[in-house]
Amino acid sequence: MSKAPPPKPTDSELEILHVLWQHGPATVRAINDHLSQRRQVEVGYTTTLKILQLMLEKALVRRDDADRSHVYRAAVREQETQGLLLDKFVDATFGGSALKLVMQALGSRQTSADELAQIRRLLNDIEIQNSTPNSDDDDHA
Amino acid sequence: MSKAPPPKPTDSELEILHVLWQHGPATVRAINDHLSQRRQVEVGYTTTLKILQLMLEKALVRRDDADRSHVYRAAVREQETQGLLLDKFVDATFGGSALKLVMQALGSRQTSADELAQIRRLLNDIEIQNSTPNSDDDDHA
DNA sequence: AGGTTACTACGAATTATTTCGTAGGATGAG
DNA sequence: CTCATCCTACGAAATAATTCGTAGTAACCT
Repeated sequence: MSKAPPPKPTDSELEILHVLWQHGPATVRAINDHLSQRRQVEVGYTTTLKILQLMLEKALVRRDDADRSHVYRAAVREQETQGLLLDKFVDATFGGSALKLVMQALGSRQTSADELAQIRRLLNDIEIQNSTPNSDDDDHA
Repeated sequence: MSKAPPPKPTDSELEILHVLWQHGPATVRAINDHLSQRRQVEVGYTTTLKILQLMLEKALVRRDDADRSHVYRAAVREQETQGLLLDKFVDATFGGSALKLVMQALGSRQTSADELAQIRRLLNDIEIQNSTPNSDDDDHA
């Protein structure tokens, strides 16, 4: 009972995670600079600091406070976090139907031939896995 | 400047919209019953009422108050609303890349052969449209 | 040393969302 | 008519997220 899975990040927290995922460990100053660039309005330094402190409590980030300027790094993986958020979103918005989500995403949006090709490749992979359900999660013959 | 587009619904509001989209216009009582069924914990009647009143102000629903029990109906379309939410979600979570979203949705999830087939059909349609870029924005005479 | 700058911690205001209690009025049964 | 029931409106508490100001302290520069 000691392991609590890291909770769903909020929008601001997710924005910070994106910075950390892209650029690796960084100080508050560096993170704040990145955020301010991406936005119309500058973010207050202490705002970023505060959110990072809350993220630390939630175990969304870790920090190295050996130096005076603490260095933060993501404690959750990008794909896992996105998967978690996606699950919630699919439930809330599409009643749990990932198919509807995909149809909507592809249907109401400009998708390039290259992207379509990537998706086709993925579909092929999935169908191969579906038709040969062996040797991947169970060991026996 | 009189038309404000309807704002992004919150989670609770979305839940109510789902009920209205599925069952059509309904009284507060009926909506509340549906919500209470779908949940572990019952929803207070006045909670549902309050949210509907806020949704009315936001123009997410309309109501017919001819009878004593007012009848509410969705004022936003399901697909449009889902598209709006999807856009925000893709931006916030996948940095704007719908491709990443689709890959994640299909990759980390059990998808049936039937669903895969539907997606393939959609891909075909999209490619046809991409290769014949005529007669789609100019239609009737 | 003295003064400026940089950084962390923390309290607090603000806003949004969700929840429910209570009041007041209409409806309907006896 | 009278009482119980159902409805709407509204106020307000509880929680969460975001924002920033201020205080204290360490580092740095003449």
